[in-house]
Amino acid sequence: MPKIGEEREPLSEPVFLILTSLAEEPRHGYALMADIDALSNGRVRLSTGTLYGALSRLLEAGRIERFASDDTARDKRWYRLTPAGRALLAADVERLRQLTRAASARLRTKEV
Amino acid sequence: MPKIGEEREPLSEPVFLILTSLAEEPRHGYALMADIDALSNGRVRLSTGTLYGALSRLLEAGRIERFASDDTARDKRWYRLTPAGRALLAADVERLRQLTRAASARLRTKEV
DNA sequence: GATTATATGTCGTTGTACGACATGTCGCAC
DNA sequence: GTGCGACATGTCGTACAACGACATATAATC
Repeated sequence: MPKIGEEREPLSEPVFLILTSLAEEPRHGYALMADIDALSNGRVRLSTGTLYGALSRLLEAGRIERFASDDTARDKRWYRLTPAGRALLAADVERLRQLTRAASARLRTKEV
Repeated sequence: MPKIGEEREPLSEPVFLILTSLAEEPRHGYALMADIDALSNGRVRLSTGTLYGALSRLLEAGRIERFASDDTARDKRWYRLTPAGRALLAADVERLRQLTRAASARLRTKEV
């Protein structure tokens, strides 16, 4: 079973947004949902099924990690990016840049 | 069954690249595989399973269409973008731009 | 004390990607 | 004239991620 990003597979949008959210600062699951909603201008609203599934895969792949926080209220589970997770996001940003560059160029060649 | 792009879902990388390839000029299946290989600097090599599956879904969704060509050699099947397909690609480029912008900004905030 | 927001999780369904398999043609070297 | 690699299109089964529905519990607010 290949871990997330191990085979240079493209990141799914949910995973991309989770990493992007955590790139700013550590968050717990529920805060991630709210941040990603805002971050995407309301376009992406993760269901808990998507969120917690992705989080456990990212944990297993070592792209994020849990840590203890002072804020122990309500059994929150805090996650932060690992260096590997940050690198993965950076690599995927580069992939997307190439994709958009190529597509834009070709859309321009035959503008309707 | 929602057609491709109908629900403003993100495009998969294979579909994105197929549309990008066809945005330049009409192609047939085998030529698409070669072009996408080159276009992605060898990173993406579509299997026929992926290619023809995506093509039939794009046809059904009206994002591409088949047409007769002078080049009738070898039972080639030619595809070209419809306006709806071009619009879909343009919309997804915009989505990716937003994504990369947001992620880049957040990666910069806490540069290692 | 009831309702809403916060918080985390599982389960079943559905759809896509992908490799493996299948089939046939064309051109060329030997 | 035949063997081989490139050209060309397709199907089938498997694996896996996304997602909605369901489940549960606590803190705040009214």
